[in-house]
Amino acid sequence: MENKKSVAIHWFRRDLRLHDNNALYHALQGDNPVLPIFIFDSNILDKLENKKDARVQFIYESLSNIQQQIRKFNSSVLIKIGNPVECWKNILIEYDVKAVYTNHDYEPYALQRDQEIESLLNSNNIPFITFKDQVIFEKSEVVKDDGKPYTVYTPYSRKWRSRLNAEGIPSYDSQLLLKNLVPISIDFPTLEEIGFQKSDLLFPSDHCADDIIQKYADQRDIPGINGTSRLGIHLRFGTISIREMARKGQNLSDSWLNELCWREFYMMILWHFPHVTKGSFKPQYDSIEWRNNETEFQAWCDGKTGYPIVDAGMRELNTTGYMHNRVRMVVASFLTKHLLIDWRWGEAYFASKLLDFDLSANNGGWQWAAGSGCDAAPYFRIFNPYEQTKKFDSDLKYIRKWVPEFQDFSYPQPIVDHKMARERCLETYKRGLGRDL
DNA sequence: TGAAATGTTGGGGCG
DNA sequence: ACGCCCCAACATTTC
Repeated sequence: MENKKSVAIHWFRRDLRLHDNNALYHALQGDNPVLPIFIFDSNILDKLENKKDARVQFIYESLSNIQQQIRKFNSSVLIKIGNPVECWKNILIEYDVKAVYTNHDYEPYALQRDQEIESLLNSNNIPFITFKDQVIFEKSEVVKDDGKPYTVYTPYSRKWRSRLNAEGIPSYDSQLLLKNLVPISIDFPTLEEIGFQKSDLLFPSDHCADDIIQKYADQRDIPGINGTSRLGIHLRFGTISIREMARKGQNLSDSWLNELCWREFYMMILWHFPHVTKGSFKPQYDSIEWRNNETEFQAWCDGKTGYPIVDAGMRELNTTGYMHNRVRMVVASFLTKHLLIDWRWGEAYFASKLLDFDLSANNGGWQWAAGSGCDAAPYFRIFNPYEQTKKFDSDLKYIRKWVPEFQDFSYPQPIVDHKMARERCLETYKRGLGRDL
């Protein structure tokens, strides 16, 4: 027993960086040398059909990058593969674990997992010490004066901003303390040993030029312009710090800061109203009779609806794992309202394809488009794909890029007539919601 | 973080 | 000069 190394553990999850990392900072300040670990969770990975899933590759490369950096301190990341509880039991056999530090993870599955791990550790008299790191304000920090959660964005954002201005943004200089990592040499697995292979997709940079953020308000809605930060995937996996991003927003662009606020709004909603993962936030929207035509769904997935702006978006998604935000709204409105296909189908398709996929934001966005969400678009707000094109892609730059054949004879006729689909949608929603016709 | 239908206004053509 | 009509252009309402 005495040959076991005594360590504190930092458990990496959605915080795959060494700088400005709250839990890591506190772990490194403790009395024990710190062993960083990561678990490739078979409960999650076994559900991925695509063994070239780029998100697994992204996690792998981020960890690999961390491993390279901490080799300079003669340390290593311990990588485990399997069921988290089983992995932790093994870790407790291999090491004399004095404490476990980790950053809060808020999704329903993560909560349940962390409860199990916490009770396992506590039954071994090991403290499980957790920190806020992936958000500026957590689910219960920005609530109404009566303590209840907001369900409307605007008042939420007002309070979020006022707290931000009042309290400022802390930083945690974990990078400076890396000498307190445990000296240890552990083999780092290959991606293949984890059961995956490299994808063909490219990852966006973890750096966004200030220039883009400064022009964000004017250019963010134009998909033909490179006007968004594309930092979603980095916020998803914590390869950048939300605190550094919020500071950037304060300095450079209010409208960009607003998007960070939306992110936390939907995370807050998912926490307080977890039923949104199963059904509508507003229950009456569960009564809408979706058409759910599988052929039309497939045409939507494949970018073959005959609506150039819709097809361009879906092809961008299928090709790159990314879709411009304005176009996400257009394709979501089209699927739910023009085709009357259950928003959960679209949500699941986005979940399978988006590199920056985040459960709360994706669910919130889809429910917004379907009209079923909190603070949703009214049910009668139906995007006209042609009007959206006129407003946001008037020079057709985006459409030409992704649907080069759209002015040829080979480009298909619209899958549905806009006017008919609009009227059909209004009738179907009214019927489902029990309104007078 | 809409769009379409409907209503209103005012200029210009024309008898 | 005047009334009438047409119809943009804009505003308001409705979905």
